[in-house]
Amino acid sequence: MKITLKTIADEAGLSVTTVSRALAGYDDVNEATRQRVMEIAERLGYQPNLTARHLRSKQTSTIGMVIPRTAYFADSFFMELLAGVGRQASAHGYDLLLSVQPPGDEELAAYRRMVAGSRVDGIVLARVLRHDPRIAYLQQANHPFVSFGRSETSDYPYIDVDGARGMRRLVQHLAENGHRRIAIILSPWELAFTTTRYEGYLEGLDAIGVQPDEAYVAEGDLTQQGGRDAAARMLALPEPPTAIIACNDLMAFGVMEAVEQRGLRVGHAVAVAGFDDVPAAAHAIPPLTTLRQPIYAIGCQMVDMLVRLLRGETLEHAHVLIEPELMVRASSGPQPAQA
Amino acid sequence: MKITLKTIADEAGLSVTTVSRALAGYDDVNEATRQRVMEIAERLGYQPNLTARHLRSKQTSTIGMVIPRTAYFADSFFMELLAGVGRQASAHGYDLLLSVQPPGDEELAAYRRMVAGSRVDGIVLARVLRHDPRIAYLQQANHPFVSFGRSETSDYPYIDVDGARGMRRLVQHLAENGHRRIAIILSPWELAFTTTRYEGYLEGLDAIGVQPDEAYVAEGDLTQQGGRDAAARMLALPEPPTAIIACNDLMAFGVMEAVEQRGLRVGHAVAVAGFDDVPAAAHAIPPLTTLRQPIYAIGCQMVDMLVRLLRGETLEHAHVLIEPELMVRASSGPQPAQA
DNA sequence: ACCATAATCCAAATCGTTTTGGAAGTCAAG
DNA sequence: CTTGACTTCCAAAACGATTTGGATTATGGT
Repeated sequence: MKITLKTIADEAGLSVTTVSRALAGYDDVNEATRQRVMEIAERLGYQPNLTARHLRSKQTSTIGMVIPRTAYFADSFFMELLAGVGRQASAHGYDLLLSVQPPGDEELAAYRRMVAGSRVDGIVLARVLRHDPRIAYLQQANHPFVSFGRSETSDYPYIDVDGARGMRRLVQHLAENGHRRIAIILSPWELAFTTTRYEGYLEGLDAIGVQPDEAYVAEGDLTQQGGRDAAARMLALPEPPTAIIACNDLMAFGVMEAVEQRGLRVGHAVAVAGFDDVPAAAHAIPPLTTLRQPIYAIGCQMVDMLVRLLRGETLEHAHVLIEPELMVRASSGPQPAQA
Repeated sequence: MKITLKTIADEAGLSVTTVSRALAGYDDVNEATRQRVMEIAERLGYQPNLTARHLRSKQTSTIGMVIPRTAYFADSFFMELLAGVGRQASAHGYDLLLSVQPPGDEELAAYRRMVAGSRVDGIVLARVLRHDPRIAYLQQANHPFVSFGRSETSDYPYIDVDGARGMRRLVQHLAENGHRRIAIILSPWELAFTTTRYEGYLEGLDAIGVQPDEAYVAEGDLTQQGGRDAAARMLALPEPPTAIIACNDLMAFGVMEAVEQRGLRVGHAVAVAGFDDVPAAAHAIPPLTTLRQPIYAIGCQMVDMLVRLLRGETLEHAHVLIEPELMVRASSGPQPAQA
């Protein structure tokens, strides 16, 4: 049988109100009766019905997160983010409500269920699109959220990796290794970070005095296959690039395949670089030069920001930019002329 | 302003009851009025308050999972399990409630909050202990659950990897490569699977006609450091083992370190094998021979079982044993005499 | 005209908690 | 003896849905 406040109230000869207030620690209940109530609650193993509490108090101590059911990103991205979010949510006394959904309408519906269904106090989201319906919805519903990634169109709390700065740094590194014909394989344009990374690439070229060449710009689908195909096309050009940047590590692995299939050596004839620093990057052969995103730490920090919002505090820094760390490894090789 | 059933009822000139039943598809409401109700609900963007619904109906369409906040296991274990559980929960229309907790009392408290607090319909748990208080609690509370791992003491639905069979297979493989002095570094005894794996190891030795030697049995803490220390001690014996099995891959990596620190070559002088087949195992140098646990698939299957329980169906197979696949790689090398 | 049946609708109870707005009793000061 | 303050308790109203047990009206058969 369920132990409710009423059970305790009957046992103690008190009203439900008093029992509730005794357990909640209000000071309008006699210390002796509070002790008695607590003792009975303990003895009966009372556990409050959280659903009822949430309904009444309109707070759930729960943070929501919707994870796309897709192989679009390598799983590791969301898993690592989730680890950070979960870890920090726990530290603040929050649970996590997860909904794994196919992207599109069902994904948005999951957000609506969470928000309008009063299941969560706040939401963490990632993989921001340039025109993101989820963000539009959350803003219109005026529900607290923090996102990993930004879009230029509107203002909300976010953490993002400074993709432009990372790309400038990477182009500079490649130039220092003697490269001038530097290609890039972009992520799909609908993703918000594509723009900033592309801009960084262009600024990087400008800084080293190289004219951008649109033959050296391709759009990939973030898969290894996509990276390989795009790289294969570029390497077949009359003047192929000597360095290829991919917008994520998975595509970079594909680029490495394409380079080797052409009988060239990665890190010698052709430099290859990625973005993310997934665990496999350091173990690739040769190890992959890449821009590291501290995803776990970002997950933690997002929760910190969100919890502050939920407490009604104002964020001094609602827009956090993190510089990706350039991990120089063998794939970006030394001089291209050496090969 | 919140849109509730009452909002719609007022708008339509109906009672809350009728609106509720119209939306729920009962056949005691006129088709014309149902259309009208649905149209109004659509127009106002009605979203049912799930908290209220759960309170009344005592169903949450949510599966609970508590993840220990510890570095005890490599993160990848729970993350991969979570990916499988999330994926399959989604397929059945369930959400996931996650609570990340430090192991011990707080962990158990999280289970109690979920169960007695009526937040979840069922629970998935992993990392079963020999005398597991969580299982004792769930059984006593008579709450549906499925576990990854079994303990001999009591009966409940589980999926487990057949550790004994895997170990027998592994010992046989090492024997075929000429090894007789085969050591094992066990996981802590409180973990339920330690016993079965140890038994499998003993049976394996018996099958190849080797007397077990307790100098070749150590207990590790599942960390790389722990594996290294235990292996270092064994390798310092007058008659050191020529093959070392670790109860997880992380410890096996530590064993490999210890072997090399002694100036021996893994896969030549000393064979090393692990358990799990984490992603890093295939990329280790040399690649690690190990027993593969299909964790993602197990996560999916646990949810399938749980959902069947929640539907009130009886499980034809409440105890599922999965044979771990032996991944033979270079670390278990050829003949030890070759070295 | 009368009754049984079916088709629609709804008031009220329920889920288990928190919160509001007092009520009852005690005590000391005036 | 009255008054006000203080302490301790509680009935009832939320919260927003679902469900129970009719009530009302229309329909059709006799």
